[in-house]
Amino acid sequence: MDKAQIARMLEEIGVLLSLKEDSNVYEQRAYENATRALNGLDGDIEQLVKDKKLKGTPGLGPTIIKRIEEAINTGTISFLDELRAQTPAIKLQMLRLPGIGPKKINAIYDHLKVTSMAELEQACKENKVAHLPGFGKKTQDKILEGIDFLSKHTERHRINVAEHEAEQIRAALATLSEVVRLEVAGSLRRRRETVKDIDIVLSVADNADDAIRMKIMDFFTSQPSVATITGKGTTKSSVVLHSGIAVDLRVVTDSHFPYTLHHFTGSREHHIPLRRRAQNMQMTINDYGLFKIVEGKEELVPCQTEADMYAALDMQYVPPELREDMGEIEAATRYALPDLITEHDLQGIIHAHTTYSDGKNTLKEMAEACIERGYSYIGITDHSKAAAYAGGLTLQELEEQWAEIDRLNAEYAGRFRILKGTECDILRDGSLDYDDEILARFDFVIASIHSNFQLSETEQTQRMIRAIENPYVNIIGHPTGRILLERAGYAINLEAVIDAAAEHGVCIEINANPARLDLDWRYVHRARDKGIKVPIGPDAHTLAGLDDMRYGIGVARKGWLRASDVPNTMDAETLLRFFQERRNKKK
DNA sequence: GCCGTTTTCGGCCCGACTGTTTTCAGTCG
Repeated sequence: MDKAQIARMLEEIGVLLSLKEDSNVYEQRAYENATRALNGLDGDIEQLVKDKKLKGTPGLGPTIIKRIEEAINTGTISFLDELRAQTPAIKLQMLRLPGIGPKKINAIYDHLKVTSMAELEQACKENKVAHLPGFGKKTQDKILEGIDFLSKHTERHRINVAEHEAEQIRAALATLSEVVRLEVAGSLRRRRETVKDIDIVLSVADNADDAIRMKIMDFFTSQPSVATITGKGTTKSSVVLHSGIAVDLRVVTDSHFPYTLHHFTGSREHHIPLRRRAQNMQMTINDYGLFKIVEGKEELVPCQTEADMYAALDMQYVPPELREDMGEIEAATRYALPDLITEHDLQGIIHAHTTYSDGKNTLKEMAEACIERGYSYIGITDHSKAAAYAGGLTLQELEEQWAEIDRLNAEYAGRFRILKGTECDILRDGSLDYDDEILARFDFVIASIHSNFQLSETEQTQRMIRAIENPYVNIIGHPTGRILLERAGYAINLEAVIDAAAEHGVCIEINANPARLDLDWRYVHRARDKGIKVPIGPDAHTLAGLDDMRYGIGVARKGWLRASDVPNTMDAETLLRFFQERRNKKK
């Protein structure tokens, strides 16, 4: 029983509580908070429980600690089992319908006793739902639309897909002369790995009238990417794009812009403690302002930017990526937030493929594309021989690649450098796909798992740790193997992997491919705290793949990384020395 | 269910929007 499993149980309790007839939203929220508190804890949960270390953790009170102990001792939480037994599956399914929440779900269930979405759809078509107390025709239609929508669309979208759509719309809106400020907000601005919808906040001059607002809304809802308009007013309009992503546009006067941008950037979890802090300082925050309460009256605290808002709350500016209630508020009040890495800090690329294995572009094309993008080196890492599916390189092919690299490096004469790397398969038993004599000839080695995903967590973790112990390994590639929205990662104890990497001076990469974004940002923070260096690699198989670095930067920032935590902010010489140091230590 | 620079009880972020009502509950972000 590990932390993640218990956290999932607590989360499920929260969801099931919301569906109880006499539910208490604060009890439900307590379980949500506890879920995050638990996920943020460092160390082995069984040990923490044994040592009675949970007491005092914010968000974990006596009741929930008892439930955690029960989960560890018995493998189950009886309270959760009871809730599961009490909750019909259809209620959980209905929770996914937009505009329908626990109260309406219970009303539908109690009166109509539907047991499936098909039965609910039938009941709507027979006009039964519209006649329930508190319901009407519109709600019934909304349920039908929701059932239709869910059958067509997945719930979330990868960041690159959402960002592309958002950028098209943002660029179009930016052409309007009435627009003063314009920004994409929401989880996209926070650089979450997947997003549910796109939020855009736009400001007009403070004296702009409704006609100007409506002109903007008309322009927005008539964009070619818009499939359906789901709401349209002078302050807010909502659409669904052909790609299935929902987009909300909010139009405010420019003096409201920072407050509205902040509000719609979220996260909700960040706002709750932030507003509590405001309250303690006799202030209140809403979508339209930050107010000081003086003799019972609200006085606007004038802010030009979000930074002004945080300053008014006597705290450091919190960059959007950190707004997840993962310790940033407490750190900001101590003015102790890290100076986060930016794309500008990167000097080179580590982890890219060429036509020698499964890449689509040649060595030279990849190098030239890096030069164009302002990088001073690229670490080429084609697959190793076991990766037959990906055209892994034999020793003979390695010799050819190395010769070509030497030739090109001579041509570049120090202006640019290609590093000889490999993405070497970690074999089933944790040994590497090349012998040490070959590994020693690379400038650096990334070790990755590409096979035997089905091993048990213990076996997979041991396999990974054995690879980490190999003195030639510099970096662990995509440590969980997850493919976002498609495939969960293989079972592995990431904490144990992080501890082993810290002990042996091995880096763990942030794979910047938007389908991976692995190491997950929630663990990046933890790895950093253990002193692990975290390179950002695009895992590029094409020239365009090199542009994925931006997503890796987002994950790095979400993981609180500074430039000094990321090896590819070093110049080539320093980086090579850094990689070499590990081998020297081990010999 | 958690929590405490007035509190161990009585709060818990805040407001807009929608649809159903005739003053408000539910949902959402």
